[in-house]
Amino acid sequence: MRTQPAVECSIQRTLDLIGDRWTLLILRDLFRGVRRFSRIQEDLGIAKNLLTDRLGTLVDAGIVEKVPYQERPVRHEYRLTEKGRALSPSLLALMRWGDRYVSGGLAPTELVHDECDTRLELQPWCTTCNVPVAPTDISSRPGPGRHIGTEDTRV
Amino acid sequence: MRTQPAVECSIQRTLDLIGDRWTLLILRDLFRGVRRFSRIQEDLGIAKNLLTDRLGTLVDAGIVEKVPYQERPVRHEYRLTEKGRALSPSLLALMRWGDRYVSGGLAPTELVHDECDTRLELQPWCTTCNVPVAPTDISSRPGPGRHIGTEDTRV
DNA sequence: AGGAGTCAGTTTCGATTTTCAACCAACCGC
DNA sequence: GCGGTTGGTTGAAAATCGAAACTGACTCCT
Repeated sequence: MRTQPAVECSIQRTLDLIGDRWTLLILRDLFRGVRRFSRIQEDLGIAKNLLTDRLGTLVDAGIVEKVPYQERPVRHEYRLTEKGRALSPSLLALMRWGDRYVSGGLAPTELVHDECDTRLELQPWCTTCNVPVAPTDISSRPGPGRHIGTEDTRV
Repeated sequence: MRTQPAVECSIQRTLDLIGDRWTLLILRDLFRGVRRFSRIQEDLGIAKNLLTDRLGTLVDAGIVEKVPYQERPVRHEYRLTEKGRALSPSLLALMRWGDRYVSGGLAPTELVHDECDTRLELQPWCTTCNVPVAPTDISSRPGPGRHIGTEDTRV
């Protein structure tokens, strides 16, 4: 995995952890309830050694835990921890984008607002102004940490 | 890139397009206002041939467009299209997760609302009612597409 | 006009990763 | 004992990546 000296950005840190070609798909399967090694392997078509490796990384990172679901023979399944479940907005956001821009508007599964029964979007939301914020009204700036660059950061 | 017969899932389709080790970081740079080939290259430390390749893929996919910012010599920069800008919730979600679970609650870089200069959160948003929706007011249902699996999909 | 510099790449080639297939071990049911 | 399932490991071939050298169009400087 890439190593960068003192990475300043949470996106980069996140992607260093789960941003390879398979990991987010593995997590998607876990969200969908596909939790066993062999089921994930056949569902994704991933090579077994890679699946072993990726699951190990996820377990080490505390995103997934390996829990026995039977004794004799001991068999394990992989379950999302709270940390892993917290990735659901990320996966949802990727799904919604794919629904709209790659799958041609078709949504295999959708989340709906109870009251009006229409589909939900994920929106950046300003808790101060209490309004949704368009990408063009977003800037990035250094947080409590150090500053990175000084150029125009508007989209 | 991986090819699967008739992929049913928008997450997979999305990741097939932008789910490699560099593309989301390139997009992050574009969101941050780093738009020139050489600036992206030095910022990420990506090999130039790979950057050429990834930017080409993004342009082909209509996520990014190559626009000249000067003549003589012709120089281009890469700008997000509307399709590309629509990925902001995904990147924001990944960033917020990283802030909390990888960066130890600290946000090295934060996205702020231009108008009021405060940090943004991601909220499920109902476009019909025009309100943010709490998790308790959300249901899921199969969309217009086909169903994928029938097992327990609870986390 | 000559020389140095910048930007955006392309080419080359060795190193790393991924894939594919075979093998393995523990256990089960028959 | 025999075949089957689960959850892996091992090793070789193929694909991908990374670092550095090179290119070409054009600047600016003198």
